[in-house]
Amino acid sequence: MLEQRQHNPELELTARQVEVLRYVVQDHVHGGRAVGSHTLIERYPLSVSSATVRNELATLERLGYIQQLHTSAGRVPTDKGYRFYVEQFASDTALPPSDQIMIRHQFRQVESQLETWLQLAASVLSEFSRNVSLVTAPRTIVSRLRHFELLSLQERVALLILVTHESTVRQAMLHLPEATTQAELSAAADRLNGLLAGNSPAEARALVNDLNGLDGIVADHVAATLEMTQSSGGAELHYHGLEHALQQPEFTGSNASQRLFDLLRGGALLSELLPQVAERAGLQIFIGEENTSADLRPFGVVIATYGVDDAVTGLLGILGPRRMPYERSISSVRYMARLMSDLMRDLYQAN
Amino acid sequence: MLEQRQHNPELELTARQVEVLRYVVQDHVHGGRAVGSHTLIERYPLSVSSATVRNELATLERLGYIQQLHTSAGRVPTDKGYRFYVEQFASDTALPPSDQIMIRHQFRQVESQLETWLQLAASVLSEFSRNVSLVTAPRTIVSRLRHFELLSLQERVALLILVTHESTVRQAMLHLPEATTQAELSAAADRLNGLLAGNSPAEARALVNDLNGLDGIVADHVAATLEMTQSSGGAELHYHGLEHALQQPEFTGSNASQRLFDLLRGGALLSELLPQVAERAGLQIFIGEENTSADLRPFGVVIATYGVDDAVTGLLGILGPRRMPYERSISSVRYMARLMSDLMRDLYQAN
DNA sequence: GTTAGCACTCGCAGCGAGAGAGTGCTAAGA
DNA sequence: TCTTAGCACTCTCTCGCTGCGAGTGCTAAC
Repeated sequence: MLEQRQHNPELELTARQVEVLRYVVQDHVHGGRAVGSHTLIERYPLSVSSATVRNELATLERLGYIQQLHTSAGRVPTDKGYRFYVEQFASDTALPPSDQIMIRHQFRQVESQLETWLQLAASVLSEFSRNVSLVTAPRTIVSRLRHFELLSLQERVALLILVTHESTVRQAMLHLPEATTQAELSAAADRLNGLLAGNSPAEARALVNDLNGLDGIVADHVAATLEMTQSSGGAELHYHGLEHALQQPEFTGSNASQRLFDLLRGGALLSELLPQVAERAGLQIFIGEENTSADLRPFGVVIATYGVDDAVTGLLGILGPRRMPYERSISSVRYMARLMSDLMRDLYQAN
Repeated sequence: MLEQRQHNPELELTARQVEVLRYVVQDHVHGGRAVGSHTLIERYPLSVSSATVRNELATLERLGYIQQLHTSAGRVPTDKGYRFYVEQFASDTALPPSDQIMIRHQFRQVESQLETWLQLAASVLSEFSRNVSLVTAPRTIVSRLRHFELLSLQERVALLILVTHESTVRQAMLHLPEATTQAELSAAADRLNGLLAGNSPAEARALVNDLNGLDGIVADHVAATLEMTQSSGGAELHYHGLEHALQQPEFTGSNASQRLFDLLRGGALLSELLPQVAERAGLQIFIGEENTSADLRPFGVVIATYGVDDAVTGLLGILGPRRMPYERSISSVRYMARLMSDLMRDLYQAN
């Protein structure tokens, strides 16, 4: 992307060409249709004639920023055109303070719980961008046991509640070979909490594999539940706002919407894009052909990492057609990533 | 529905008419197109000519079981036709044993956790019916506290973990006005567990409103969290398999798919259908105009309650176009409701 | 009661014409 | 040299038309 450009494109464009390109992108993003010289001088403060604009359009097309889909149709931005727009006009804008306040207010209204936050973040992002939002739960390097608790449900069934150092709470049902009282369960929990606290699943397994009886069974389940917490933590992709995307004219063909579905349900996103994005921090933008995965080529993606240092990282972003309100998308993704990082810091600080 | 019928429709139909109607429904559900006399004698074991079938079709249309959308197009079942089909051929069929085994196996593979079960149930139902599945979490009459636990996260932040009698686990963050040690937290938890265990949110509030200091803060949060558990328990509607529904020709027009979205996101379903269904136990079927809510008229719904007696009830079902594989839908909904009831019984038995 | 034959109806795909939007080019004006 | 008006040209999109095919109801014969 950035690296591949040979020279600063501003140098090859006059101020007026930049202006025209800007309007072409804005109008096309807004209206969804190819935009012509006449439309441009009508809707935007260009103090030249349509013929002059036509000349500029021809130049911009020669330079690869815009494109005619058919002879005698208007122009549409190319990936290069979008990229230029993003870097010139969209990369530094911040979300309006009023929106920031509204979002913070919404987060204050809900319970302080990871799952709720993730859902709210997804909802806000899709609402702001009018596209599909993507959010993954923060992945921690390794889950360590903080504390667990056993509650007797029936004579031979107990509930295991387990809390990790990252304050993730997890529950599991425990079937016991013989009748066991709450007192016995509590005693076992007391013994094992001292032994296991602070350990990873692997370490826990190593510590307890010579235990037997009740302690053995409990320890086994604790380790298993801890493992489960770790494996499912960051692998899941939440998405939200599919209805917005399907309203876009790009997705009216049932074929395109099917491909979007496949993408969201464990296609190229999870296996290719997300690992690639997670590698380096900060906000990243992939427009059309810039995507390494072929399945993602028809789309535009604005995505960012969030979390605390390197220990806890998740992803959140927006997926839509190439024709996407990048300005708004970028500012909302950036703001939300900062907000979620703050929340994670509070949540995980007690490590 | 059932009550509105004046006399047994079997009496007004000959055996051959019933047979023809059956094939019309099956063919239309399978292929999605209007079905004519020629198609019927070609594809199904009818040992009469197309002219005879035409006569029967005309009779069936006169009686209101089928309908021609345009002159000289084939016939399509009416709501009455579907209703007849459902009651004659679809209401008693059981899911094939192989499918039952497969489903049970899937449930054995996952963790014993309410949320996981709900998700799996939704996934299975949508897979079997190739339509949207609907699942609500079981609603309990009232949440009672079983036990809670306090863990110190930071000097002035604690994690509250709360378990209800129904084994629902809930967590909340607790901000404290002054630095508090784990020992102090544990002591408070010990004191209050004895006092509050077995109580509903309202009772808990009554018991603790004269407490102050640490105990007051903790008790307050316990009651609030308990309330939250109760209110959000059954209100949420999970759905799954939207992609299947959108593949149906009925939903290719973007308008129809938009209405489906609106329905699923807090439209008529939650406010009208679900309360109505929840009133009486067992499996219920609503076909097209049988739906009391106008927004639901274009759809067919197969839905059942599950749970333990009256104390714990949830809903699960299938939503799709009127043209729906009722046989398969009904058998899978019925089976899944039984399975989920069994699971709930295990989970809540310890009341 | 069943069936073959037939005239009739109507949706739908395919086709061509016309409108409209937009272009590039040319030549004149600033 | 840059800008602009004019103009011929291109190509898509939307109609309306038409012929085909699927399907029907009716009638008369079996």
